[in-house]
Amino acid sequence: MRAARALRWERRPDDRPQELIDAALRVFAERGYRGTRLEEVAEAAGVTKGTIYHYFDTKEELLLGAIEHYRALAFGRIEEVLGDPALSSADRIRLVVRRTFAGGSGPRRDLLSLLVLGVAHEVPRLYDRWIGEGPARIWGTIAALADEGVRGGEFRSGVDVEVAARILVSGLLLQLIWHGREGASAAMAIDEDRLIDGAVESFLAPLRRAPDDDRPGGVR
Amino acid sequence: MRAARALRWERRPDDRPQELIDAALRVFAERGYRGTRLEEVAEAAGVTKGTIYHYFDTKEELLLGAIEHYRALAFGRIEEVLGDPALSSADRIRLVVRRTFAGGSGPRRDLLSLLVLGVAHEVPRLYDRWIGEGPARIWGTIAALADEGVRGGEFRSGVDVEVAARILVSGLLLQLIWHGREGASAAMAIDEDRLIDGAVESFLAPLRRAPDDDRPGGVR
Amino acid sequence: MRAARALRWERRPDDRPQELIDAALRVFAERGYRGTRLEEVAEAAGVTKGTIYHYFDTKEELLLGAIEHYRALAFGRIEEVLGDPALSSADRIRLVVRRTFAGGSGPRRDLLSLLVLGVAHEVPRLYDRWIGEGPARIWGTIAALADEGVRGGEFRSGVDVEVAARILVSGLLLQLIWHGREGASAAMAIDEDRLIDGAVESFLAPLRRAPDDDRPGGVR
Amino acid sequence: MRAARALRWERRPDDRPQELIDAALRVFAERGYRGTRLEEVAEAAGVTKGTIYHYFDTKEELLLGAIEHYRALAFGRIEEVLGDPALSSADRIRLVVRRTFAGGSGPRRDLLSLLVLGVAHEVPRLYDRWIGEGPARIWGTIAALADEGVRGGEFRSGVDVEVAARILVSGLLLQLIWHGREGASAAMAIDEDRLIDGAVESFLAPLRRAPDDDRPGGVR
DNA sequence: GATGAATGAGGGTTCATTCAT
DNA sequence: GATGAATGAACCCTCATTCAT
Repeated sequence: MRAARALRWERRPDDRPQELIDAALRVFAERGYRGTRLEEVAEAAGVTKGTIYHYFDTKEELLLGAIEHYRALAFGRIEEVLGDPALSSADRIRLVVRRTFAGGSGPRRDLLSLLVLGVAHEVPRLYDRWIGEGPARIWGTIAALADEGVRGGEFRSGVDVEVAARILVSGLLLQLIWHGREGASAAMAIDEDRLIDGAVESFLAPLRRAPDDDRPGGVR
Repeated sequence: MRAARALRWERRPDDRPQELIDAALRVFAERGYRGTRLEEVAEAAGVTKGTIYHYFDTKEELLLGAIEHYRALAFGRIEEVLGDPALSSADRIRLVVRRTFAGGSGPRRDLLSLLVLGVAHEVPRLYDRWIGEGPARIWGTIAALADEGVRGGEFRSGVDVEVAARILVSGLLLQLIWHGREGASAAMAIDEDRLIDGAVESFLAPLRRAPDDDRPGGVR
Repeated sequence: MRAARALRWERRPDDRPQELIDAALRVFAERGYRGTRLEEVAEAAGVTKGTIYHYFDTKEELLLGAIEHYRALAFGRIEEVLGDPALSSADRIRLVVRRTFAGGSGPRRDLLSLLVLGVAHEVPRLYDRWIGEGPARIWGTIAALADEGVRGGEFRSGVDVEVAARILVSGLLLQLIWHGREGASAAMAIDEDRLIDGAVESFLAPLRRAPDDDRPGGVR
Repeated sequence: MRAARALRWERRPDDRPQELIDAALRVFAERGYRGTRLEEVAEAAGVTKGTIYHYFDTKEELLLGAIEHYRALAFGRIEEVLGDPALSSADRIRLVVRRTFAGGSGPRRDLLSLLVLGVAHEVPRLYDRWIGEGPARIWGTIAALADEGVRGGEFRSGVDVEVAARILVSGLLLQLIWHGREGASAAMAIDEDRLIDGAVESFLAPLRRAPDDDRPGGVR
């Protein structure tokens, strides 16, 4: 009978939590947290309502699990960039921004971000933590890279890189969230690559030394 | 008891809608749209549940009324800046940004913005419209001012002002939303004025001509 | 002061109750008792909600007033028929039925009847009283006329006139209620005059003596 | 407490819909549709409010389900009568009427009819359909049987059987609805069997040929 | 007398959560 | 483990009724 059972399930129960997280993220992203019934998540995962409660205590835990799981994918994988000695600071910054914001595979980053923003009131700890571990780490990294560049003479000083990095990251995040809105007027549309590249270059521009500026370390 | 009764029938019909909007905004901002019971709004306004329905057909209409009412306050009052001939483009941009983001009176802009972001799924028309009439108009204005500066020789060209303006406005908006979070780590805190001024200056920096840049296409 | 009053109001307040009753009956008949808001009645009467409470204590009282007022119109005006010595019993019965059911002016009888049937559970005293003072009096009258005819030799005996009269009146009432239904299939439609006349003749037929039956008082 | 719990989870899923329909019909019949709270139905069925929504989308659907279910019982089971060749047309008509109106088991027909009449305004499609599939089919059947009898020489012609059948069915229906009213005066009371039998005989009387009428197919 | 703002009980409906099977 | 029937708290909305103006 155990053999029969094993045969009966193609989908191994070991994968259930992950499948549930995937389904939850998909449905939450599309309809919002409050707007999603657990039954819809279950259906999307091919199970029934009760099954979710084998793996997650509450709807909120399911959300936490889902967001936590994807935060790493969305905002991780940056460290390797930092160690490569062949790259200039500017290139590293470009890479960090691209890796973070240029659409890759996986669940849509914009919808996830909007999802998290939407639960600020209902699940504040998720909200706070996500900001701290996500966007804040990115802008912290970028600010650090810029500082490095300044100290190494690649960049001029005199720019508030902390602020500039925050604006860069927050601005891109929100722009990408708003990017795909169907309801938005056509006039609001803008090419995504132009947005990302333009934003980085605007960030780098004031840091760049003037062509004849060879005195290290600062403004004249 | 007569006093209690007298209170019960204290009517300020002329102000009621506005009072309800104020109360609604306050409670919505604090607890989120879905997390707010109409009864709480009523209580905050000093009336009972049913009274709300004299002035608003549904909870959603109340939200719409509230947001619409304050959108003007939050994003309006810019036009007057634009016409003043004594101001340079840079100054005008600084003024627009300050007027929009520097905290004034009225309900807290950050909470309102977060409120709107939070109802993206449940009241999309509000969400879309708010973006279009609010932030998008601001960044459109800023981009136009920058263009003017370029054409007038005050700014150098070569910067994607459209993108830069979007990042500036979105970035500031989101930073200010995140600014006051109690849960946020102290490390995330940053002075609000530094944020606003730093952001504008970062926006203006690459537009500024180098001091010795007398090559054609600009002021001396 | 009474003169002043009379001058000030074109519509004399003395007529208000009647106007309200008219409006109430109209709206109640159309939308049902529970389905009608007092505000709709007020609007139909050209006044506002509060005014109704000057004349009627509750919604139910308004209904009672309205129904009572029209019951007389709908089921009264029969007595005069009874006294005319020139008429045969059959003719009197025909007249009673026609006066009761053949559409005249005034509010639609079918809708009123349906209205009363619909409030059987909510206002049972109205329901019971209406039956007793309305339909029951009609069938009682008809049964009495038939009895008279039997006693006078115009009709043969052997028919349960009490039952037949009840069926005649109830049947016509319900048929007329169902008559005008829009939703009803076309097949269900039937001419109203045919209905009324046919019903009376069916009632009279078994009472009629056979042409050669000159023995007084009954069947052979 | 374990017993209480056990009861709470006593599941008879297969019977639930039927139990709910039974309970609904009982309570609706007693208190009317609008006058019944879903909670009362739930209580009558031994479940809680929410359970109803597993089986019925809305209160209206519950009513529809309940009425539809019993319409067959109340107005069906006629066809078998029609095929019996041993019966005269008169006997068939008697049988149809008795089967339809003579009280059997099951929920009280009179209350159900009154219930349907009461929702004419709120659930018109139920009302229309019930008439068409219920009473109208009965009077159609009776009229057809009478026609058959005329064609077969059992009955004389010259009677508007369509009208007579309508009056018979509608009259009996309404009389039975009114029959059991507690509020009704004692004078209004009448024996139910006398009512039914008397009504059928009154219907048949004018159809019967006179004893000396041996000319087939018509009035003299 | 007339108004209509305000009340507040009431009820339909939703849905996260539980747990017997 | 999986199911889904059952629970019950929660909440939006309606509307008869009240009464200060």
